[in-house]
Amino acid sequence: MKLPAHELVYRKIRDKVLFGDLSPGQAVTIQGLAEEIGVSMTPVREAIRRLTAAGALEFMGNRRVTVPQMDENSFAELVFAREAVEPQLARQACMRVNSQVISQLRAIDQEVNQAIEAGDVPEYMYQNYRFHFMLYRHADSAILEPMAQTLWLRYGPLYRIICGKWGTANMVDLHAETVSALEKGDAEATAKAILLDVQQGFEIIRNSFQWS
Amino acid sequence: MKLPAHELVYRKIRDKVLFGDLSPGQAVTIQGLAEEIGVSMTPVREAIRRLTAAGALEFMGNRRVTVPQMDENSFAELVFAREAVEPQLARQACMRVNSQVISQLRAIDQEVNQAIEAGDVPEYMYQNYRFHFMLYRHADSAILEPMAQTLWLRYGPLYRIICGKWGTANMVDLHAETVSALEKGDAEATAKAILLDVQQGFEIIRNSFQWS
DNA sequence: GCCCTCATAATATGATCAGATTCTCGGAGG
DNA sequence: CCTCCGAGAATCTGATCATATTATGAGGGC
Repeated sequence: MKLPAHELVYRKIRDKVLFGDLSPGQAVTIQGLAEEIGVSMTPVREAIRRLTAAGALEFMGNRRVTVPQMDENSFAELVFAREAVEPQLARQACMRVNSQVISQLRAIDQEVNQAIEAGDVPEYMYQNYRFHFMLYRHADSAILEPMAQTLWLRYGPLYRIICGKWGTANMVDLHAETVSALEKGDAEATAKAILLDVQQGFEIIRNSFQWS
Repeated sequence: MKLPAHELVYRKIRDKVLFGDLSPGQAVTIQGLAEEIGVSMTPVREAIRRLTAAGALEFMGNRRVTVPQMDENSFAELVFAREAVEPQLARQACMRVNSQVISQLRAIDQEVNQAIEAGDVPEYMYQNYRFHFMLYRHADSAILEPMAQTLWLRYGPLYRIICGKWGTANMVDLHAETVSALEKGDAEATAKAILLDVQQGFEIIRNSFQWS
């Protein structure tokens, strides 16, 4: 079970983006990352290529690689895409999950709530991610699930800024709705619950972010 | 205007996938491609990483890289995603195109028609691609347009099989509808025209493909 | 005399390669 | 049917070359 170095590097950098360790506009260098992680440049280069292909990173000019800045247009597109993709994933997942998965989801939801109460932003973001993709994984989807992944990669850095500014105080947890829809096996209700979750997350950002 | 080798390699392989030079299930090796193109393995490795991240290629086990096979589920998701993304791109593009772009599109549409009449499948696929992405480029989209790219990468090999089997005989050209909607500046009509185009393409595949 | 500008040098970073090493697959032999 | 090689492919490194960015300093204008 030994994963290749480029895969480990990829996951490490991806998580940095996903959970907001890197903020929009921040530049990274291949050599810098190579030194930091303790590998040669080649595996880092490959990880960077994958991440730029996924939109998690962006080439600026011909030398610098940065976390993409998001403007109002891109933000609107991100909303549009997540609202299209994620409810559909939830719909498909609902038809496939068993009761064991549902209890796992409920357990993760507990973690989310605890993180909110504790005001632990990184933990909240991590557990929230876990909840969504634990669900989406069971959609058994080769197309939509990777799309959702790339959308979250764009969403992460932005969301991190908001959470850092406001804390977890005004985070409302809409996962209970989702879990109860799953228990009933109601695919449409599940899709609707996820749609609301997505919309609510974006409301928070929209209201508390001034687009320079 | 000298592009790096890994970029050239990426484009070369991407076009192979996009226009069906590689068929689903076909395996490629890094060394093989490196030798074929005449570069070292490193740039090829980077190109492969990008393409796998985009879903154009797929790791089978830990050794072989192949063009993904598509089953009925994935196909349905591909339909769903294209129907969501591409009309929206068309909608946004409609609000930004000028008359010069419209004439370019009309010119490309001529090429498409000629390719259909000539029964030239590769040319048809190439010009059809050009038409769509010439339009989408003007949507000025950082999120949706790359998504459409990856969807076409999955669509290409499949479409190529169909075209190879039936020729261009039953290809209906719905681009004229799109162009005329653009001329009127009617964003909704443009979106609808593209939606029909997408649906019609999928009808052909759905009807003429038995899912083993 | 001071500050700005532009050319040039120094440094950092990226791109590519060839080779050493590790790993996987497939077949031969038990 | 399982285990153990061997061929070939992939991975990773360090070196080398190319190029972008930054630092430096001379010259000219205010």
